[in-house]
Amino acid sequence: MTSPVRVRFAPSPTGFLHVGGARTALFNWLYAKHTGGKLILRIEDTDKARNTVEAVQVIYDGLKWLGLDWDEGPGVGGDHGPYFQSERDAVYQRYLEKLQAADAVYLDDKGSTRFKLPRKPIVMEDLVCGRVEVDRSKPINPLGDLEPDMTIRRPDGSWIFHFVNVVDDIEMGITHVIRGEDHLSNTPKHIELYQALGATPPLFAHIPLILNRSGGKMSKRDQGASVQQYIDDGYVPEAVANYLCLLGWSPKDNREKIALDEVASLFELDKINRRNAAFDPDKCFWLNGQYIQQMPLERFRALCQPVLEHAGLPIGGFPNDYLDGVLASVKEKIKLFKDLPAWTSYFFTDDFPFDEEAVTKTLRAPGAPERLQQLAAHLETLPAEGWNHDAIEAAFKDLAAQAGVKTAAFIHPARVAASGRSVGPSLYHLLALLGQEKVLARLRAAASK
RNA sequence: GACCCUAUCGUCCAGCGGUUAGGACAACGGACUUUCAUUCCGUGAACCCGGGUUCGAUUCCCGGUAGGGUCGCCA
Repeated sequence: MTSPVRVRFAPSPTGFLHVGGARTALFNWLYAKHTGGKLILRIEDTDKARNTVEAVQVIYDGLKWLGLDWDEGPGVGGDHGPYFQSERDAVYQRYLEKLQAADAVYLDDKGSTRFKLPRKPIVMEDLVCGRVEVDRSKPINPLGDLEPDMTIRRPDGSWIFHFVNVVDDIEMGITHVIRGEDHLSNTPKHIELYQALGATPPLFAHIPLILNRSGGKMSKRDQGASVQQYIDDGYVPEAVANYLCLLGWSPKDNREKIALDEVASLFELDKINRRNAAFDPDKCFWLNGQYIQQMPLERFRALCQPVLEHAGLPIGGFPNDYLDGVLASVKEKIKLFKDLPAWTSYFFTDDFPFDEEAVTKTLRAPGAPERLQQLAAHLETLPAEGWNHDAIEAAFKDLAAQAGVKTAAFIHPARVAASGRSVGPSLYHLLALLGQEKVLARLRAAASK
């Protein structure tokens, strides 16, 4: 009697997509993929004060960037809409009437609507946490007071999360609720609401929280907390998604890098860890580097192009071969795409910055200008059609041998002269790519800088 | 405070009623290298404590402790 799996991600538009939320979305997505079920995106915008179109866009952007698509919800529609809680008032009204008919709610002295919490033990079979029993008939303080009844509607008519969340999960036919463990303690109350509404509760899977490096709950301020930060820093989306999978889940064969498709095929809710995991920015960064190194050049180019264009570099004015040559030369070096313009601008413009320290330490070193002149004169003798890596390397070595110095004595000033930096791709590759004419001009310009 | 969840290197993830407790990140040392990065090799680093069960517990049970969560007219 298994009905098709329907899971949902139900964020509140706060203008911020938290990695914890992103991982919740990811786990829901993985489970939908694993079971061939559907993922529903529902926007929980009952708090009018902070509900803006920009705030909702942040959610779409973050999910899409991570490669997480949804089967029903904003932008794609579906049979269970609308998918914004702010547009579902009539639905909530109808369900409220059900509770009223059952005499399960009352108005308090402030005009709030409250749900009469049944004071009885509740047993939950959580797919991650196992059997959890909560006895709500026990007092919560030394005075012997029971927990107050749950407010479900404010005097101004707006709805409270617990109620609309349950109603929507019923209406949308949600079969599995996969959410953060911070909701585990709320779940008994939700179950009582389901029962009062005559609905069968879905299955629950409460996934562990993501902690910061100090062991506390990740907050907005913690490093790595915002998905937007990864986008801005130029992380590889599949690397971040991969890293998030590793927090609380494992392929159990010691692999770290694993494609999302394969995770989906292996993903089982009862294999999710129960313990909270601290977020490790270093490991996420390392994994990102692994992805860059191992990805095909086509993917690298696709990720690089918008960054270079955004930086105002005229990459469109260069042949594809040239662009690919440049990108290939830095592919093993770049760790974050935000660093890309600094690593490659000199390939696309003559108006590139010079690193001050490199200038003073290398370009202005005793003898450096003379060597640059010598080098220019020597490289000038290479025939234009012989301008390639091996010929350039041979030229450097010949010159160094003649001068009786180490090749490095020419290499370092040449690098700074040609690129403005002391770090970069293999120098001979760099010069070969740049072309003889530009190289000679830059060596000579730098000699008199 | 009450209730709930959790407990293996600093961190993440394995593991097991008998193991030299494994891998990864980070750290440290070395090799390679024209820079940077990569790569390679190596080193240090863990079963929270106390009871029980058992021939034997890191592993199972109970208690403690610690951490996290919930107890909102936030979601």
